[in-house]
Amino acid sequence: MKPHTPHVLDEDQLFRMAELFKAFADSTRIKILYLLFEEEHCVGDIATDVGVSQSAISHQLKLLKQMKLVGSRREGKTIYYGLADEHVKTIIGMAKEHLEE
Amino acid sequence: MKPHTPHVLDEDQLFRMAELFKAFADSTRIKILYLLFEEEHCVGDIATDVGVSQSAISHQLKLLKQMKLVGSRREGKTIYYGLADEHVKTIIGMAKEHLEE
DNA sequence: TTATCATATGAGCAGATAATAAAATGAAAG
DNA sequence: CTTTCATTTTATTATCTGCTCATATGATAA
Repeated sequence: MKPHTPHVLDEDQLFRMAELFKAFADSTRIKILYLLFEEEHCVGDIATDVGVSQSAISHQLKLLKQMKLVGSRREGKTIYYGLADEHVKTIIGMAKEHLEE
Repeated sequence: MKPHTPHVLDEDQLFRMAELFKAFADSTRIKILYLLFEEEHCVGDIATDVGVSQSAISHQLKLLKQMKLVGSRREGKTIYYGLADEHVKTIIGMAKEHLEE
């Protein structure tokens, strides 16, 4: 018989989970992630496509990088960002399904 | 050839997606959802298990209900809340996987 | 009815968060 | 080295969020 986990909350894990979701819980960041679905983009282009200042994008990219959701690669002066994890796609996919009901 | 969706962001959909993720982006709410994984709980018990005031829980439940993530059922004086959707489990499951890497 | 229990609501406050502007890196070209 | 371009960082500001407290509602019991 599989032991049934009782009503004990793993505070730490749930906290980190909430932190992870915070990364997705903002229009600007979701737009960034969505853009990176297809391919790498440099900061300037992301700013243009998303429609907010380049500085703001840089702030958000830093956050997304800390969360290990995006990664970067330098090529001369420009820095390209891309998704760091396949889970990003799955998580967003689930949300999409929920909304489409 | 499948037409390739270009860099056009569906502002509205992405906004609603961010809104949905906001529901998961808080320790208290994640704890509530996690509790409801197993079975229905009444407000008072949730407050005790999560460890915050009944009022705070009630506020958060209202939000979760608006997002259609939980549902409620009255039985006498007490009101039982439960998950409204299987997607909740899937979404949280994905987050768990991401964190466990 | 009144009293009591369970939950919900509204106002206000403290802390968190995102955008902005301005200054600071860091890499490459001249 | 100096200039330029792309990005990052710091500081500031305005907005948003979650909690508390007080009060209200709703259902049952006495």
